Amino acid sequence: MPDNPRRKHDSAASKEALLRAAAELFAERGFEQTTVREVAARAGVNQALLFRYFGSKQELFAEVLGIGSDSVLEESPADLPRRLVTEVLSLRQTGGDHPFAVMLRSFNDERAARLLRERVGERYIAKLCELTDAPDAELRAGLVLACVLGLGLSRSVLHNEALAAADPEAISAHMMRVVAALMEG
Amino acid sequence: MPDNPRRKHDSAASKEALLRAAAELFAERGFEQTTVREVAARAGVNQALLFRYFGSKQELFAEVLGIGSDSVLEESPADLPRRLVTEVLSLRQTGGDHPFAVMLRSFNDERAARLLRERVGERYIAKLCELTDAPDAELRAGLVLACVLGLGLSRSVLHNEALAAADPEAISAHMMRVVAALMEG
DNA sequence: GTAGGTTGTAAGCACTCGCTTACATCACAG
DNA sequence: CTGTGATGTAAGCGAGTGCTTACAACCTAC
Repeated sequence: MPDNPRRKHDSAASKEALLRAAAELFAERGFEQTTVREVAARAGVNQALLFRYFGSKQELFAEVLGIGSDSVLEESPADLPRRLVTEVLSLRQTGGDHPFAVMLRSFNDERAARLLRERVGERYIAKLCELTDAPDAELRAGLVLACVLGLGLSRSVLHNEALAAADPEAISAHMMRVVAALMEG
Repeated sequence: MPDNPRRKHDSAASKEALLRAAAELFAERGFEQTTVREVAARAGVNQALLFRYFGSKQELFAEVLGIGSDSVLEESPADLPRRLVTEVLSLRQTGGDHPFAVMLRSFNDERAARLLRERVGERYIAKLCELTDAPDAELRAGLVLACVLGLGLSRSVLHNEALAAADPEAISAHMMRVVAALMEG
């Protein structure tokens, strides 16, 4: 029996609706500020189902983080810094469910911070390490990621005026020099 | 009558104890994760006094931010970047009440973010602007602050291993090249 | 059809939060 | 000594949190 459009009992559809709603809300407000009631409401689903399918808010967050954070990683390492900056600079207009937005608004919670570090941070750093032969490649890569993180934070969370108003191309040019200084200096 | 050591009714002492406790806790956990009950308990004071003297948790936070954030600003602009980096790198060992730690852990809350942007961010950027004659000085200064912010965040909040383990001198050297790239590029 | 497992729902539990209130205690002016 | 305002305290309010439970509605295998 194929998927009927108006199936009442469809756990897969409910799970996916919850995941989508959670991704959006975690991106908008961060882990802590998002309530399970909001997620369930936006998904159009009873909140008890959230716990049946994901066990806890924490595990739902981990599930959300597992999705989507792979797209950027498939780039070649050489393009990764520019791609990262571009992605971070695109956060303001898109109100969507960008995984970077989830990151930027969620590391206040210690458990969320651990997930972010282990699930996304370490993978980006490993990829960025390929950009240099320096013995302290991991440190340099960590600093690149830190600077990109700071940029996104200042722009999208702290709402720094100068950064929010500036031409993305100009910011990108400045950041490419930062990356060069870190990787080639 | 001079201050007796065991004065029972001393509003000034109570206020100061609350401010000290609040500074420490905001630095350790950030604005949201800190509860007024914790602040009052650490200050050894009834929590109702917190509201009598400061009106709200929000105003207490503003009061804490108003203190201490001036010390670094009195440096000469040329030394400011290095001093900023050094200060951020010192956060790990000191468990204390560093204003930078308050910043790093508190901007998830929108109201706290506004206070941070207006009370401390803008002042640092104004000072950093003096380091370059470029027409986009404010953007460059904002990016410097963003990178330092990202560094502190990756190290102290996200607990990035490579950054936490690295020699502070090495990190500082890398960051000075970042600052140069931003201000002179 | 009907039993039995899956899916959906309403209600509420136990807890924490910022904040308020009603009242006790103290210091000091008269 | 007494009364008055400043200071300190215990108790709790109302709202919100993550999560659980008891039960109804549904689908499917027999």
